Amino acid sequence: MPRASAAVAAQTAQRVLDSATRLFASRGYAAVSLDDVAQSAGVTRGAVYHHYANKAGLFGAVAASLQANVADAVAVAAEVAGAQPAEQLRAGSHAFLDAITAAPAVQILLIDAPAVVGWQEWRRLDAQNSAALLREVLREVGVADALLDATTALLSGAMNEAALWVAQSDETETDTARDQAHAALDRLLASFLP
Amino acid sequence: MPRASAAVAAQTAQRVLDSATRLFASRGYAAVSLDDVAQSAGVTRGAVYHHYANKAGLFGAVAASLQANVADAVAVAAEVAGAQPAEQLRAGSHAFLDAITAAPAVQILLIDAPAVVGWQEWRRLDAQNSAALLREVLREVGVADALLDATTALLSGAMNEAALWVAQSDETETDTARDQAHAALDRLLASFLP
DNA sequence: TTCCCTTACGTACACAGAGTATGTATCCTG
DNA sequence: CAGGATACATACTCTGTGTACGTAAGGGAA
Repeated sequence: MPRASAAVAAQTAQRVLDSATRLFASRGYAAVSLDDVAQSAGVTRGAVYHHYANKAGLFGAVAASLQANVADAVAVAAEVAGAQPAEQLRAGSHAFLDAITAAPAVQILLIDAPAVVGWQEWRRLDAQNSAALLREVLREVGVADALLDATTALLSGAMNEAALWVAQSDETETDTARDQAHAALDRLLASFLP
Repeated sequence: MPRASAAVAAQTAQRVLDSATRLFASRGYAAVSLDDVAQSAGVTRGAVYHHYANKAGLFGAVAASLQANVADAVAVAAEVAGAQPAEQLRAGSHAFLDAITAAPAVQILLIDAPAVVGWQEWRRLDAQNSAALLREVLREVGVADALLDATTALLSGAMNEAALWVAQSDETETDTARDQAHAALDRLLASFLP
């Protein structure tokens, strides 16, 4: 008994995506069944399978969505920071840390995603978003071409781990952890700035 | 019909562990069933459940074993490098990169482990092994106490990502990728050395 | 030696969850 | 206003985990 058409269907897909995002973020991928997602979205598993190929596909859509949000935040921060690549690197990196720790993104993007969609695919997603910005600004800031990919990986990994460290730190001290992460990050980035 | 006793049982447990290590490393945690492991080890699932609490428990044992191996390699390299903390940091970091990319460790330790055993537990394991060494040498090299944990996380994450980058790089160019990773790592560590 | 408890498995079963096949009511297009 | 196409719901199958139970050997205690 489908009450829906066209626009309503897209709305349903979005509700499923939102429910999945919440559940995956709070319990982790493995502990969430598609029945949980369907119930939370007020539909049956049939609807979920209609809009997404399978559980991994749904997760992929969730991850891509979050990834795009984070990349947006980074891009905005870098643009606001001005035209100097050094400032863009600093501002973008800090924005990345804040954006990815704020959202329900950490569990999904940094813990489950590599295992669920595979590291290759995960990195491909990342390379199309925030990592691309990082790589470009590192090039402008004078990192040698031969070391560009490796350096991008290093710094990307550093910031990801810092984000996990902040997100999973004792909840009463998240703010001080965040401050320390930013300070340590500055120290690290200083070696790339003039 | 148990043919085994005491010493033979330990041998069985080890065979199961070895089989699990191979299978988890090549296919990833989710794609390996306990029946696969049991068959590969020449026993039934009953034997697996006798020696390990459940699938996650078996995986945890595998991860802990690999983790210890890597930490050993790092400790040895640091000791050989001499008494100067700066040299220990350099040598230990490079040894870490080589050790973790050589073994079947990458898929298990860096991709599946955080998702399977949880990030908190994973970090606890890491903190008892290679991360502890890193933290200590960073302290000796002059990193401020307030930034010690954050900096350890940053550098640990950087090296983990570099390891993934090397391990998953195009198989025909693994060696050049490794060289680039080492070079970029040196560049990064240089800011912590005199 | 015999008894009996424990160890070290093997076997059988229950249950959850993923994926698939099928049914069906609504929408949309000609 | 037919007739597909869409958007779901329902029902079923199958794989894999976990658990309960069975059972043969090892190893002290009597």
